[in-house]
Amino acid sequence: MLSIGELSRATDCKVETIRYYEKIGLMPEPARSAGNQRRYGERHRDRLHFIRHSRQLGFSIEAIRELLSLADHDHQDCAAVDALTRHHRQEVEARIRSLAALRDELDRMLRDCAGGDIAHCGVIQTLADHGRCDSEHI
Amino acid sequence: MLSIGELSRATDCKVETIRYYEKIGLMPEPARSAGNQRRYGERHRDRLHFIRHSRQLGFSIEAIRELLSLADHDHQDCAAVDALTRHHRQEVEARIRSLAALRDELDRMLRDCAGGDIAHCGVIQTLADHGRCDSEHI
DNA sequence: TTAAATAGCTGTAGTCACTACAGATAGACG
DNA sequence: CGTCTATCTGTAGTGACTACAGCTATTTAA
Repeated sequence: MLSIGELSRATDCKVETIRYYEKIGLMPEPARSAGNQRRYGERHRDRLHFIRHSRQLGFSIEAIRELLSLADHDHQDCAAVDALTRHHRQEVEARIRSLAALRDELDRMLRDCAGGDIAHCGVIQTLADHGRCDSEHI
Repeated sequence: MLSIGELSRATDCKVETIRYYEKIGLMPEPARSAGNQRRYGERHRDRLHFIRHSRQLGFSIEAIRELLSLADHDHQDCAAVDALTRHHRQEVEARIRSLAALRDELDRMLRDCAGGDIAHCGVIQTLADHGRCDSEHI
């Protein structure tokens, strides 16, 4: 059996985060030692690995809750899992496109900045006047 | 003079957000009507435009606070503004790269999912076992 | 002129996914 | 046995808003 600190090291997940996952019902309540400390088994470790990996991939807590519940029912078709993943992928893709537009806009601003006084600084002027920039990032 | 609702429409910024910016000291306290309602002038509108545009470009409130203070001192060299913008641009670029790695990982998971039982679902298995995937997204 | 509808006021609490702390108890090691 | 580290619970803080409750101002139509 693992203490919460051992589980923390095994999964690279902070102790506080583990307790947080338990509080919101993402991790089940573990057994306790005689002195009321949490004791975890392999199933807890596997589940926490699953959660942390999903978080690293950007899934929201609610999405993970659903993935976990789907994963618990082996006999079901995995179409639902697939759909959830595909949806998440589309959101990531959209976020990338939006950030790329931002980066390009920042580059334009920096190109326009010839140095010298703030009064003529391209960055400040672009920030002050939205009309001057391509508005693709909205 | 503009009411808070008019300013809101003029800058596409919610009324609550305007009051929030005032509370955190990003927007100055405006004049008030006889009945204690906020009344804004052009300078307020320009400043709010600046703030909103900067937020759309992903600058944090603290970064904007600094940009505003730099912009207020016309005589200073704009190197500081440039540096702030460049730094932000690097962060955006890093975020893009990290998200692209996530997207690729999600694509790999989806390719591995041949349909059928959850028990053999590539998505669930990858989520359950971090070792199976390229770890570039960490 | 007055009633109704809309807009605005303050202050507090909620969001997400944690993170940090305070003050207490448990367990490990010499 | 003492000391040190780990763990316990509960609460509050983060960023950048957003939502709501219960009140007052202002505008518009009758």
